[in-house]
Amino acid sequence: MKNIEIDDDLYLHIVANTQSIGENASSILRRLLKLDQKASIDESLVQEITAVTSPDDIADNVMDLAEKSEIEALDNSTESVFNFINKEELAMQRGAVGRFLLILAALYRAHPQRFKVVTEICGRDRLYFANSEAELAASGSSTKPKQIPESPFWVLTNSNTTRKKMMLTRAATSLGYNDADVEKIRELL
Amino acid sequence: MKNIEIDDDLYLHIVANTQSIGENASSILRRLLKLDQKASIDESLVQEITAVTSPDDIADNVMDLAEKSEIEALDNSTESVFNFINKEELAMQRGAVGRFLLILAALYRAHPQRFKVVTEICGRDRLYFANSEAELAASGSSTKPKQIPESPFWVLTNSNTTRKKMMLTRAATSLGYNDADVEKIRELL
DNA sequence: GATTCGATCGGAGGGATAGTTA
DNA sequence: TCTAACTATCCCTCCGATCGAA
Repeated sequence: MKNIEIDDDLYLHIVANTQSIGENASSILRRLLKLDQKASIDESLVQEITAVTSPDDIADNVMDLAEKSEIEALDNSTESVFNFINKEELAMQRGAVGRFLLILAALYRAHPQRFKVVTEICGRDRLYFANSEAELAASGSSTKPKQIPESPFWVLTNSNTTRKKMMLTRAATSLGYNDADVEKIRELL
Repeated sequence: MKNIEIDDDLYLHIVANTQSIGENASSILRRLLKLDQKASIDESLVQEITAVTSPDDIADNVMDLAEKSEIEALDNSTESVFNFINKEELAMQRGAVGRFLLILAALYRAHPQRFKVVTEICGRDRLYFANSEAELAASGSSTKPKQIPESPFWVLTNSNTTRKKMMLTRAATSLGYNDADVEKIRELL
């Protein structure tokens, strides 16, 4: 084990990509860096708990668990997008933009609390997701911002279908979907 | 700044990607994770989002859905076209053309055998309804014929909304609806 | 002159692709 | 310089109000 020092925003980015309670930094980083996972999630959890020695550590751990449980209770994290997708409605959309918004709305409804991580997804200079029309409009020209239905988030809409699929892929991945599910989501568009 | 603990092999992976003497972990990670080198998260903004998405909002949404189902159930208890109108689907159409076609489709489904009477409805020289695209196209220029969904009939589409309402009025009247119901149908557009 | 009807054309939306930047 | 990634212009399609024609 090594200790490294990183900026706060990087730290938050890593935390935002946690996929299971108690997942450690190495596991998250391996996934983000697309490296092979060394051990299964369960094992890493066991190791982490086993490693706890001092009373302080125990306290920290309890705090962490309490915090995460709370987050999980607020977030509908047992739900998956697929419960919120209405295929009829999707099929009825005239263009890719309509389907795009519907899929994002479903993702939001399935993960209202964690959805904010998508805010980190962006292009070279344009923002892809934001909390207001103005933010997106300001990040480029003719970005065509649209509100994600029934949510406080906005998305950029001026892109080709390939890029819209990419945005979906990135959003679903950030929200913890595995490759198979991400593929299913991407196919909806 | 935060300290995180990572596995030795991950540490080596990061070190191996150093691109300049003295480059720190954050810089290397940003590059590997394809993040902007200057990226930062506005934490106050994040808190604001979290506050907006309360469980109450979710409850409200559930209520709305329940209400809509009930309304739909009441509508379906009436006889005729109104049995075949899906308000959700109607509301979802982008323009008047979509609603126009949906209403006509409902009329057709309610009266498949008598529907052919609408064929007599026409303008000075353009046909308004016909059994083929060609007939409509031949009766004028840029008539923009569209097939009435799930039916063998076609309708002219190049007209203003006022005229589309008129066509509906005439069609419903021909099919025997009384003034009150005709008015309801016309209001759907 | 008043009214109805037709279809042109301006406007909005969508998204492929040419052009730009890192 | 060369390439890969990203941007946003611009073309296309759809819509329907408006205004000229009958």
